[in-house]
Amino acid sequence: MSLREKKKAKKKAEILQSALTILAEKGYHGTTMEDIASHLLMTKGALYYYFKDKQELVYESQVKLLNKSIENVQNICKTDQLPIEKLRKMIKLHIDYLIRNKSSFELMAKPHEIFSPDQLIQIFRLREAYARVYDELLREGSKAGAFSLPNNEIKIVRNLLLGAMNWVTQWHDAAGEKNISEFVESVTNYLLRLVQGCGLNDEDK
Amino acid sequence: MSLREKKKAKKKAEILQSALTILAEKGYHGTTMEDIASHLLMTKGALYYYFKDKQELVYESQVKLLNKSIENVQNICKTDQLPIEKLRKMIKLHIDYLIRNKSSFELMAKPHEIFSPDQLIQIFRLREAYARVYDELLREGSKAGAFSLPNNEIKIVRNLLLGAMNWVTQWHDAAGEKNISEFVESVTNYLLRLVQGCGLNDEDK
Amino acid sequence: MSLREKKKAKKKAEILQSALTILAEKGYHGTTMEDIASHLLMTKGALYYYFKDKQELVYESQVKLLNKSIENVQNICKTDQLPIEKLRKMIKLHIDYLIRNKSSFELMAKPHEIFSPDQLIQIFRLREAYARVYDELLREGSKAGAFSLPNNEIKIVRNLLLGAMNWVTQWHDAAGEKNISEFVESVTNYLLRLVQGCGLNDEDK
Amino acid sequence: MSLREKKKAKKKAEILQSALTILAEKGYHGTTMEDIASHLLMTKGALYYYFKDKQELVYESQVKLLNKSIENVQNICKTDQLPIEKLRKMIKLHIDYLIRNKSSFELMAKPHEIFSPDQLIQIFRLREAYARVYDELLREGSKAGAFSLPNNEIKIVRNLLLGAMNWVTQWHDAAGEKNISEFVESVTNYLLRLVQGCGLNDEDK
DNA sequence: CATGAATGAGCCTTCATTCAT
DNA sequence: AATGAATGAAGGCTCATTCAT
Repeated sequence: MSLREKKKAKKKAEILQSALTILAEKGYHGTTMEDIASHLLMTKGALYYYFKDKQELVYESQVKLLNKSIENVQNICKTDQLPIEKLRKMIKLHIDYLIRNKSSFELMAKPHEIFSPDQLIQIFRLREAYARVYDELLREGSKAGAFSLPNNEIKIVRNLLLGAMNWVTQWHDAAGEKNISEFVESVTNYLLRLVQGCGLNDEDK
Repeated sequence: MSLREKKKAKKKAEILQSALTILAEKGYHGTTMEDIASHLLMTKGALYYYFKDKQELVYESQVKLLNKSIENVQNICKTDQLPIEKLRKMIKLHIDYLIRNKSSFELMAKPHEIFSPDQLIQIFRLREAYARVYDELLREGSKAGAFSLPNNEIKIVRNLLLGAMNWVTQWHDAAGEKNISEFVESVTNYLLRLVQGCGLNDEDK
Repeated sequence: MSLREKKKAKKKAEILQSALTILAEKGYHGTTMEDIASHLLMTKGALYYYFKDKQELVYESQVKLLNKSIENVQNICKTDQLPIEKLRKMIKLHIDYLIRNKSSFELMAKPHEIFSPDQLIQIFRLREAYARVYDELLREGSKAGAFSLPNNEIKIVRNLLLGAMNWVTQWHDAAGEKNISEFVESVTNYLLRLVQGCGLNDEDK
Repeated sequence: MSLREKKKAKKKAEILQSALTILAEKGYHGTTMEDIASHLLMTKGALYYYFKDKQELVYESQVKLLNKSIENVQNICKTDQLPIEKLRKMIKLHIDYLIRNKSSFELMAKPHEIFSPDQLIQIFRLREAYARVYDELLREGSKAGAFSLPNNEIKIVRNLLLGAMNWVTQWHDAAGEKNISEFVESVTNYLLRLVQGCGLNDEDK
């Protein structure tokens, strides 16, 4: 890649990062191109040099976030640790990443009105890929006896986990935590309870 | 209340209900007055007979949702049951209510840009009230040994619970569940794990 | 049609008429919604109450012009006169109509960039219908010996006629003619020469 | 002229040629600098090395077209032929030139909004010059008995001729003619009728 | 009470133009 | 001489809001 192209790619990345933050705060319709531009000390028009339109900019910002997230969890999964430790790390990283980047994972309510069919397919593919990493870990962990989850309920637990994690960005700053890592640590510990059976659930049904 | 006023109140309630559904789907900025009106077979202008402006309409719809939710959980708390049973019922009701009404609890990303300061205060007051019911139950339950939560972490658990519950509306329909109550039952069981210690967490740190 | 609807239809017609004039002067891209609106002492936004978008407004204005023109020529053709007299009247009317309405018949260079495929089909259908009236008259007249045109060249003559007539709006006002009817009369007489053989063409080729 | 200047002039000519084609197709407002540049595999910015602004580029392209056209007709007029033959050749050349270069003679609807006053004067002067060649030929030919046109109607006939000729580019390709020269030949023959009296017009008025 | 009609602010997007390199 | 990058002024369009009827 030439120097020019590298520079351009870097600028695009900057824009996407900034967009991610603002989108997390205001949502798709609440975010204007002006918002994104002025945050970067550019003019609205300049954005159109890098992205075809708002839709594409937002789409790429989501793809970036998802890709980074997938990479994050896959890296952890590849390591040699107990399932419970892997999960702990994955949860920590997920929350930590969202908080530090002030981003918001799949916060766009019903993306059908925003993205084109092609984009939608791609987005869902990535969301799926991300979720699958969790699912596999949960399945393996269950088989190994580390977690106590019947196979047919793994998706439920995974979704509860994701929901709770994604929501964290909504209330974290309000809590005015002194220390992010302590906070994340504590949150993680509780979330791990979701996968750990305690003999208590067995009597249900 | 005169007949006329009753009629008006009833119509307002209808509008708010409809608005809740649409807002849950499209968010504040994505929802137009036209959307709300046409859904009720009215014209845009007519809405302004019942509500001063969009802000007020949305505000009242949120207040309604919150009030109803508070009422719901308080009714449960007043009953004479084990803490764990109360919590189970509260969770079930929360999820069930959101799914059945296709509503969305505090889904508006960062309400600061939407509501007026006064409204904001009121909304937060109500959210607080709702949360407090959970907090108190968790505190009592902990004291009674039903839950295993240190006092300073009750808010964290409560927020995780709310996050996971609020998120359910985002993935429920995709799952294509046959049976709502079964689904909710299953979800609830897992969420209860959040408050139940298993001896496992003690060794952390 | 209710009074309301009649009023609305009338307003639409007014807008279309105005649009026709401005479009004839500035072309599609040179005409702004603001231009059209201010000419009618409205605001831009109001136009969108009557027409979905600029494309539709312009499309409908063209359809109106074409329909009116077709009606005009068909009425003349139905009468009982010599072909040459019919043609004379058709030419006169065409020019007169364009001049008086300051409209412009198919002035949009290459409409493919402007209209949607469906609209394009419709526009072409109407242009065709208009041209066919001329073609039929020319054919009949030729058969009857009034004109001297081989069948395979009727379309050429028709197109030359239309071209010369459509162009009239471009130079008429510059001439500062005192009297429109005299002017049209004179123009018509010359155009009729196009269909009249003089024995001179026979020796060609 | 230095080598450098020659090179520049050549490039300018290329640009103007390309611009003429695109302008003929899309009109002034419909043509972007980008359109012109990309057609020549340049970047937008480069055009500004050769032309001050879009206005100037378009102005010069028109001047070029007009000058070339004037030259064309003057060359023909200088020859020693019968007026009717001269006219035939002029018409042929006009049409042929427009078709082959995909250019469009004064197709810009009302140039007043496009050019500066100075440019406008110049453009009109050239149009005038072009028209005058026709006018003089028609006048001479009438005097010589070759055409049958009263002096005060020469301009009308000339304008009708120009209109019909300029319009040809609009319908030529649609006809899908096999052979341009045959087509032009045929068109020319009919146009010549415009100047040829047949005894028929005399009785008018 | 409700509607049709209109307004005006704001947003997305395009494009002529500029300028440092 | 040419390019990449940026600017800013429109222009198309939406939508909350108003108001006469």
